[in-house]
Amino acid sequence: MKPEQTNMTEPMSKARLRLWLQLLKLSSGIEGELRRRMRDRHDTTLPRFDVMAALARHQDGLKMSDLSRYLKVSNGNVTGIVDRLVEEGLALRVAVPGDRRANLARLTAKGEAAFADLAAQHEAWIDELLAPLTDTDTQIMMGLLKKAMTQEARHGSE
Amino acid sequence: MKPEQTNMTEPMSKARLRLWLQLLKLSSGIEGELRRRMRDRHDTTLPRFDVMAALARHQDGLKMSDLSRYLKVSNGNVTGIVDRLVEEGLALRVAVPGDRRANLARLTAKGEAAFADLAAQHEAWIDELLAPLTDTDTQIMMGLLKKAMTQEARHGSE
DNA sequence: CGATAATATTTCAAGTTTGAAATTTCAAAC
DNA sequence: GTTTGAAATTTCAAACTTGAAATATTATCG
Repeated sequence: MKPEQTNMTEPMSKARLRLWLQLLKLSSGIEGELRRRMRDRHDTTLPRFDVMAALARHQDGLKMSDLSRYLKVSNGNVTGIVDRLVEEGLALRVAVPGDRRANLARLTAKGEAAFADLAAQHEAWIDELLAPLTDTDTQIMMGLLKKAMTQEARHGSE
Repeated sequence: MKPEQTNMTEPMSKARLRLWLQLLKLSSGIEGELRRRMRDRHDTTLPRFDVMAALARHQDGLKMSDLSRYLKVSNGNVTGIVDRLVEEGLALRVAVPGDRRANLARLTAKGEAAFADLAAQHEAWIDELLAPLTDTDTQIMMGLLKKAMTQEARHGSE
């Protein structure tokens, strides 16, 4: 009378679905909270922060296409966000010597200073929002996320 | 010379930050894949699906404000999405007898049929995308997500 | 060299999202 | 009963996002 593997197939997909909904709930919850704090306390947005973080990690600049690939967003998207960062004096576009099609996006000094502030805050917020997780929890979850990603990756890169 | 608790504080916040980035990577990866499939294979979008799922679960209809609260998106947002569902004949607005301000959003018969298709596909896609996780993995991760959420919830509801 | 293909980026239309302001209607207190 | 405030929804501007089309430049090949 015990359920065999054939009977486990359907419930398993239900369990995965519930897991996905829970995963989405947490990540969009945290994202929403981050967005709110970025706006209310620093008058900026999460997408701007993401672009600045990418540029901060590549001090010599990133081509628009690299930025797009790195952040996994569309080309047209980064164009708009970099436009706004440039307007605010936080980033600038630099011509690439050998190639007149391309240009590098870079942070200005003002941009680097602004990012340093934001990054410290951001890390503290995440620490606060994930506070219920112990060191061990964090490690276990990291492992499971990476395991889950082995399937995901197959789609992103092929 | 062994590091004590005071020395663990900083590394812990770094570990949580890495966890957050990984979590975001998985959820936005899956979201992107779902969006792509919704568009390419069913000519629809994820937000439309989310609204339809909410309406399918409440056959007697949902007030716009309830829909907004349920999906955790802004009021103006659901207005636009329901508008488009109505244009496509998948949903309709019904007046509320006692209150001329409010109206219920409901799925049409066509909307219910379309959703039944989509929902089955959606569950199968999630099952595929999270396939690397075993039953045990799924249960452990669900527990950790709920644990993490205990902090999140405090912000969403107060 | 000249045509053709591949790259790098921007532009564009459509849709999504937010938060704030405007509208309409209901409830309640005076 | 009229005003005042609360509630439900829509409208609006701004930003974000995508995917496709347009532009400009570089590389390849015959």
